[in-house]
Amino acid sequence: MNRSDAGSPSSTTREALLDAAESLFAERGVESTSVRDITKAAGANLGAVNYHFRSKDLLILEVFARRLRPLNQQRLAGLDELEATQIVPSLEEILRALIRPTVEDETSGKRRTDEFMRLISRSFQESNEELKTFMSGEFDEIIKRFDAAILRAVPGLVKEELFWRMTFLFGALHHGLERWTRFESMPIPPGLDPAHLRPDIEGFIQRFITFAAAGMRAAAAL
Amino acid sequence: MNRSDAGSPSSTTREALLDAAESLFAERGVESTSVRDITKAAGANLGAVNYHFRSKDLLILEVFARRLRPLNQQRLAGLDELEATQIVPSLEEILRALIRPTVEDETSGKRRTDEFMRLISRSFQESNEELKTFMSGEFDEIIKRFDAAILRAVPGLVKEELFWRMTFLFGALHHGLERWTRFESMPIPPGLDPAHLRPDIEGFIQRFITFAAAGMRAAAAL
DNA sequence: GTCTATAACTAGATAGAC
DNA sequence: GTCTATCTAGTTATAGAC
Repeated sequence: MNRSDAGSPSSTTREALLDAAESLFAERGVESTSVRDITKAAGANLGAVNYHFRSKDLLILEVFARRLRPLNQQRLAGLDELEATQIVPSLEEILRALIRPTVEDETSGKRRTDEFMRLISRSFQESNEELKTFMSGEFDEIIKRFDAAILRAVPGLVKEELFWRMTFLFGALHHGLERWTRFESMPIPPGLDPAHLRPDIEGFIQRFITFAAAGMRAAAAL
Repeated sequence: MNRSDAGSPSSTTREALLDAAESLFAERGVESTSVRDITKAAGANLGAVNYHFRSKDLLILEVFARRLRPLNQQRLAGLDELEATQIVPSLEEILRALIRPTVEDETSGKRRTDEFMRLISRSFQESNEELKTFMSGEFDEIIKRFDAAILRAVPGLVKEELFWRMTFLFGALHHGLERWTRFESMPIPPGLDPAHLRPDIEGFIQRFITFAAAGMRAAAAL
């Protein structure tokens, strides 16, 4: 930590670009965000993105990787801890380990920003092919570990059924977070009191886990 | 049906543009699709979109409106029929009325294309603001009617809880359909047999209803 | 109603001065 | 490492011939 100027660990411009891009991607998506928008928001010059990341596509990958990797590490750490203290953790505890890091940074104890949550939700929806491939890779370990834990926690649930239920679960989570984080700007059905309708984030997680756990435990139809 | 050429009801070029745009939007989204892509796919000239729809934005609205309006009409018709024959339809029947039109055109009895289903899923994810506003408007009646029916079918469920569960439900449905329609091109977790993993569309609906109905019936946490 | 040419603008990427 | 000027190619939209 001595060298204060020369070759400082990752230039501040680089970080500024990532931050600006992240914010814009979360709000409008990667397609609707131009390199010009990013450099302007970061207070950098137009050439900066290509200098630091070689192309817009590589910047996109880096923006998502920077957030998704630690997030998934925290998910796995949470499951490790759970399995270290209990033989068979409950389904609700497992789901909480999966979801909580989306909402709170467990290394710092700090609440995630709405922007962060929107970025994560969006990472599932972006049509960028390279991004999808990267995401799937990052997700493999998560799915493997959590699937195994859930199968132990829910007797009678079979792998094929779980595959589709996990798909439903992530769709529900990300659409729910999208709605929760944008609550103010979205219309709500008539007859509901807006002030009373939106729980705090803990309430949201609780509601989600209740819904998802019940879905996971449902008796298979056929 | 006599006039065969002059001023025939909605020119074929117009329809060709809508069809081409729909197909491209379903595959890559509206942002990644240019007017050039659309006119080329439709076998029309570059000016055609602006002549028939005034702008790309209005074409986008028309593409989604053309499919969403009849879809929602079929949903309401299905619920009408259900409520005409039973005092309190079961939750599963209500959910089926909500979901089936996404998958089968009940006026013709024909299976929807994967493309159609992808377009519907995408309509929830597109960041286009005008499109979102239009969608919310189209959805109001659906939500009002189906919420009321579900509240009757699930004793003890309160409106605020239902609001979030409906959000989860649509997220799960659209993400599930996205995955189901793109099954071949997406990676699956190791240890699963691809051939055995993907149900036919009836199996998919059944799985979805099982999951969603259990979530709807879950006892509220607080 | 169809088509082409083109206007007016924006995109990502790069070369080269500092 | 930063900045600007510029290139090439793409974008939507429109004017006017047919």
